[in-house]
Amino acid sequence: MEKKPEPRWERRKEARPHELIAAALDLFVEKGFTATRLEDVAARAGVSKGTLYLYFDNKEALFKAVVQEGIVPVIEEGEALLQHYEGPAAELLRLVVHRWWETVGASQLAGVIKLMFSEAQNFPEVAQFHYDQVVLRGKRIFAFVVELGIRQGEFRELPVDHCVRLLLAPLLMLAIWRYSLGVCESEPVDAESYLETYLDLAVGGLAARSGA
Amino acid sequence: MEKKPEPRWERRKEARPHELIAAALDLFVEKGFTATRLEDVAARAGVSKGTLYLYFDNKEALFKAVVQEGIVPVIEEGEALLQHYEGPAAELLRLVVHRWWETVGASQLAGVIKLMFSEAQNFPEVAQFHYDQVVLRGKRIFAFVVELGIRQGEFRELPVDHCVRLLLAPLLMLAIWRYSLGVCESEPVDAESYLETYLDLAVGGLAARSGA
Amino acid sequence: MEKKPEPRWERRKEARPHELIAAALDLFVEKGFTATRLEDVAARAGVSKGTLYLYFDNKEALFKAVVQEGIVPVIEEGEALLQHYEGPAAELLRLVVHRWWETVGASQLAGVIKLMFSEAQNFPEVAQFHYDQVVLRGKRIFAFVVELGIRQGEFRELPVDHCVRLLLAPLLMLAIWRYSLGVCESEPVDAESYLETYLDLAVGGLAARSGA
Amino acid sequence: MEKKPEPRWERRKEARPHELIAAALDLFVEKGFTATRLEDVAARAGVSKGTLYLYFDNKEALFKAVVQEGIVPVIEEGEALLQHYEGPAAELLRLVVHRWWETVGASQLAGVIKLMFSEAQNFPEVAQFHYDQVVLRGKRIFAFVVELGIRQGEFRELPVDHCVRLLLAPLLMLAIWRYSLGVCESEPVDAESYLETYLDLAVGGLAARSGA
DNA sequence: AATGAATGAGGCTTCATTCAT
DNA sequence: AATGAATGAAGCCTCATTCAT
Repeated sequence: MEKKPEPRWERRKEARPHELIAAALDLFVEKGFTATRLEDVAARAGVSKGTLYLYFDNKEALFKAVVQEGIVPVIEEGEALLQHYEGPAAELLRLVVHRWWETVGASQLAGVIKLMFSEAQNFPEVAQFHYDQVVLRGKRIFAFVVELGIRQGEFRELPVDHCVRLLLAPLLMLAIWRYSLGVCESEPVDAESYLETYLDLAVGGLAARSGA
Repeated sequence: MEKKPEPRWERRKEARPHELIAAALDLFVEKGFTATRLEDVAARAGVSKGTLYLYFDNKEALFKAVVQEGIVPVIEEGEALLQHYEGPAAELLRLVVHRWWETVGASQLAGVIKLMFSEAQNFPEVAQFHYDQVVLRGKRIFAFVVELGIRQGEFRELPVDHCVRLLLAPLLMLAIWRYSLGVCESEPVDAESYLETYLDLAVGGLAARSGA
Repeated sequence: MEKKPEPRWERRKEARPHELIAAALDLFVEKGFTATRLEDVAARAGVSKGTLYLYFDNKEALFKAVVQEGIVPVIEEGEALLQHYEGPAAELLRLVVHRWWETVGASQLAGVIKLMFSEAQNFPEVAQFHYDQVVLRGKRIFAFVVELGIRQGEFRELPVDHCVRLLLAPLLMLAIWRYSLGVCESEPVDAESYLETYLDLAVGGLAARSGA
Repeated sequence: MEKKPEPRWERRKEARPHELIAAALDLFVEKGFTATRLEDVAARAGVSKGTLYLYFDNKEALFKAVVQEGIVPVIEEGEALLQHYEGPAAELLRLVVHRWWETVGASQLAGVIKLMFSEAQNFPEVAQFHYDQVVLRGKRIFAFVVELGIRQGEFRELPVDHCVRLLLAPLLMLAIWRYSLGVCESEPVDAESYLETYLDLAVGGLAARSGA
């Protein structure tokens, strides 16, 4: 019969930062940066207020860490898809979109995107970082697809930059929606079928008319 | 020895609330609700902090007023377009989109939309109000167009709700973008040509294939 | 029968800063800068915490104000004494010392001096300011007296800077003592007789020996 | 396969407290008690924060230890000087002053004195202890000298307590100065010549006038 | 004996709100 | 109607202290 006095805390030096970042992301996305209390972040990560400061200098540093953490390898995967691809651009688009959904849209990165949309003007440098690392590279991937389609005669010759934005918009919306006005809807959008219709419309819209 | 009556303010009185709302909208959109100081709102409206409380009970009431103000007649105009319309759905879509741009996208309502995206989770009731008054009605307008097109055989039979979301996404993005990650880009998107490409793609995507 | 509802506060825009500075001086002198809580300063000045920030940017600004306030005209009076003086240096010394006691030693400036002795290393720029405005000018006054005495043959030719420091030391000690180790003594030093003995010793020490 | 016993720390153990006290003294003198962080004390002593608590119950205990450590044998030496002394009081004064400089003024005890001047009001009991052990005994030594001089007809009959304070003031100032406003001066006071002038003035001031 | 991760009370500072003028 | 001085709750952050390792 021994007492296990239930230690008040345990050491988690490596795990802590990630746990804190995850907690912070949740709350930043939900409430915004300013409206999020560090005490709540700490509580959600299961630590006390002070512990947070062992790993991050201040609230802004935590914010930056959240944004940086949310990027790491994702985009590279997308870029890898393009290497060596051969086949119709429409098919590549399908591949890219599904990959996007799996790695970004359905992941925590969606939260980071929502967060950046809300806070870009409050943190211009962080926004620029996110823009360069995520938005720009994402745009390049879609530009590659559009240009491939045009080159191969599948797609019409349309202004590429606009097409890219038009292709991205429904995806970004899907990602952001559930953290914002999506809360007003009783059930979430079904991503699966939404993306099917998206691809259908997009390919139809881009396609070179056979009869024309 | 008489004091000049100093007609310094004469007018005002019922202009005040609107000026305060306009100032608040600017700052709420830029910084978010929590990060906006009422003192700054008052200063931007050219009054003192205390004056604000003559017109609004508190910060949240001001927020609600901002959201409500941004709605009033806009949607009705859109709905009016649909009445008595006869002609191709594609043409109606073009009408609606240009009207949307003029009354919403290019107006201060765009800011309200950005604001609601950011703050929806912090103000569920306000979000619901905005959703009902703006989003739902906006969706209905676009649903009307899509259904008209289907009915008239111009458009394919696609899931209407998804089509509506897909049609709205590029418009909402256009509205939101300049208040968020658009700050990272040296020059703003050219709405005119963006919308042209949008209509081109959308109609192309929706269109019933002649050959099919 | 009317109720006078005992107003929660009244406006004191001009008086406030001085009251706050006086309160801060008391506490800074007693406890030191860091150990003094702004809430206590505010309470002693009869206001709330927030009011302090209407007049001072932060704790350090309050500290600087305390030091600056404690200087204003005092030294100038001392310097004025020297103008047009004619007579024995010993007599001038007596004048200066009594003046010093009245304007500095017995006033709140004594507290500022104690404060600077404690905090000089924490606030080098403020210390430098105090040094330039108070210490240096004080030293110059005493140097004037010593040099006058030497010039007139009353005093021996001793190193002036050392004499000045030696003359100042008992005065500064008197000023500081009551805010520091003086608290360990049941009754305060009697400044009057202390200064008499001081002058007696000082003049005796400086005097050119008649017989020598 | 054996682990090398790694004799990294071997000694220490009873050296630790002294190192910690020395580190604490430095920082307490420089920044004051409240503004000194125990983590910095530990770092300066080359140990970790936790180690400090193996030797001292808390911050205040460390403070007390600093004050006590700074006293031990010093005063006794001074008192020993007086035993069996025969000769002129002026000469004894010179002896005492030089001894004081060597054992107190030039040593770390000077820092303790500065510290007590700053913190006396925050730690009345510690101040009382210091007062009893250092100030009072120091005063007694100087009182002995003055009284000896009077008894032997070398010195005038002046109020002894005042004389003692006046004799101590330049010495205490010398000790304190370099930790406070001395930082504003480009070069430190030359103690050697300062004390020569001090003795010169003091003896001259105390001396019974031959001609009188 | 030593470490340093973890804690949480407490201080500085901000700002929504009130109210005397 | 308008002002802005005053308030005080609340959030960020520090640091003395504890304790698992």
